[in-house]
Amino acid sequence: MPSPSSIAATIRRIPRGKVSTYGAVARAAGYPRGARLVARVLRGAFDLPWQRVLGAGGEIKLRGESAAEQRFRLQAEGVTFRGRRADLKKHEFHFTKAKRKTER
DNA sequence: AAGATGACGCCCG
DNA sequence: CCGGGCGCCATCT
Repeated sequence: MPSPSSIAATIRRIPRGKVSTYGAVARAAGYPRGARLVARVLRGAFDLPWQRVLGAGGEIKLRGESAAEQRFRLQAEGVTFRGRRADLKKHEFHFTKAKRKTER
C-alpha cells in the first residue's frame, strides 16, 4: 500500500549521476497520477537526493536560486544539459517497475 | 464545506 | 518553442 515513505524510498534509489522525473517516480512508487505528491515529499523530506528529480522532459521546475543550485549540483555529478533541460537520453534512470507478485 | 494552491503532466493551437 | 487550459491530488485558507 502506497505511502509517502514509499515515494521517498523510490527517490533514494536514483544513483548519483542519474536523474528521473516526478511522473516516473510516482509511477514507480505506485501512484500513477501522483506527480504532485512526489513534489510534496521532496519539499518536506530534506534528506533526499532532491536534485535528481526533474519535471517532464528533464526540465527544472524550481525557481530562482534553488533552480540554479539544482542545476549546479547535477552538473557536479556529471549530468549534462541541453539548453534548459537535463539530457534524459543520457542520464535518465530507469526504475525496475517489477510489478511481480511479491514486489521486489 | 468550498475554493485556492503548488518542486506536475499532457494536449492544443 | 510557447502560452493557455484542464485534469490530478493532498493540504491550506
